[in-house]
Amino acid sequence: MKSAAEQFSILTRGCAQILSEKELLKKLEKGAPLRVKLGVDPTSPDLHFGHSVVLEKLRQFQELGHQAVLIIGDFTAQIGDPTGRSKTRPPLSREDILANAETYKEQAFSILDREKTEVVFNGEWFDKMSFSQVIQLNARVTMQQMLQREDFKNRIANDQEVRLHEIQYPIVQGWDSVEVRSDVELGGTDQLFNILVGRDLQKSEGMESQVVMCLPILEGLDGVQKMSKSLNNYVGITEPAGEMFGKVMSVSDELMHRYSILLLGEEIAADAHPLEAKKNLAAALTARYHGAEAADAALANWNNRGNLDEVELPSFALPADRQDLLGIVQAAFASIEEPKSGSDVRRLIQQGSIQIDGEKLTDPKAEPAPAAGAVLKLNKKRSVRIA
RNA sequence: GGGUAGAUUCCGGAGCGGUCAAACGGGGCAGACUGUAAAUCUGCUGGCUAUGCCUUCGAAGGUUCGAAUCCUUCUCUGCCCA
Repeated sequence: MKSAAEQFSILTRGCAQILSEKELLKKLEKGAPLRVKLGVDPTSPDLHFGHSVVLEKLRQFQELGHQAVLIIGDFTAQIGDPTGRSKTRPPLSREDILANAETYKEQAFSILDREKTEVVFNGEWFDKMSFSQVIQLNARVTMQQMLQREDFKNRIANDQEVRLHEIQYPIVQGWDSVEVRSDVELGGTDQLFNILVGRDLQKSEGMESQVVMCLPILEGLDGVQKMSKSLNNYVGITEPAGEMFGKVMSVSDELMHRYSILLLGEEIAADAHPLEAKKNLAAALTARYHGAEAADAALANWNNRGNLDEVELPSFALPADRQDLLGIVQAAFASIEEPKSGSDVRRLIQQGSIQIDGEKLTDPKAEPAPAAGAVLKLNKKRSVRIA
């Protein structure tokens, strides 16, 4: 095992906030493996780059010999983390949560070492809690503490509802820390409040308080809001290599620097050509989840974009029942699993998005009859090859 | 419990009996320009077997030739008072 000082320098790298560094160093100096908690709520089935920032940090702990404790918040997902929300979350069904939990776990292991990860569901303890225990737990926290939170304050100021169960969320998450006896809890900076509650609860249970390590929040593809599935500005870690590469290429130059630091831990050289730097970034990230070979192929594909004959495209068989452009394009969208309404497709056609072998087609009623091998461009990102 | 305001298309938010698939802003999409980036400009943004038709303005009824707009009941939410 590396020395405490060495570990400290590796582990603190990239963190936005640590409470406190002194405590962390002290815990490391004990020499025993630390229990490092990361809680995730399975509210949507896919992990994305935003999650990966904190998962990578957890993996660093693993590599240094510490115990990763991944808490799947099957119980907390039913409450819904109010963090950053301006609205109450819609409740999820039990089945959805469990299904999401499974895929979450599998996806997390594309980053974490499966053998060295302790996975627990927080329903294990919360499902059994009696109401009187719940009341007692609530007695440890004051209303004023909970109302400190910016998101609650804002909602109250804007005359929007805040429901009581939402106020429970930080308490519930904090109790997880008591249950798993965590030494360190990881999370995004937006989790600071919730994680601090864990510290308080541990203290009141006579335990040593966990150290809080907050990682920066990754911006989504828009470069403004945090990456999230509901904002549809995310790159999923299971996305095909080509998609992943393309999405990274579409980010702004400014954001590319953030991504490089947060996801790769590397600065982009100031004198690097932005386009080349972005390609390198996209390739590195693609390689992380798909391997170097797939990343090279994605890069080659990208570079070949002007030369459509060289590019691998999904194959698309012309529909038997429609000869008109509208019908063909609609079927093509369906074939790549992005079904669109007829009106949507009509709009795309009329606005000049659709091309066959580079020729723009704007009449929905045209009957183009493209030859096999012809390229049908659907929009900026998607094209298919006629079978 | 009392009083009061409100629920509109993805979001915010106009509309207050016909000219409303519903102003405006945001978001999204497309085109131009580019480095398939950002910024900027332009257009589009309920659905359909599409110069017309169908469904939508919290829910269900009702008035009317005609309702997002009026009436009744219901559901939900904010605010004030207790």
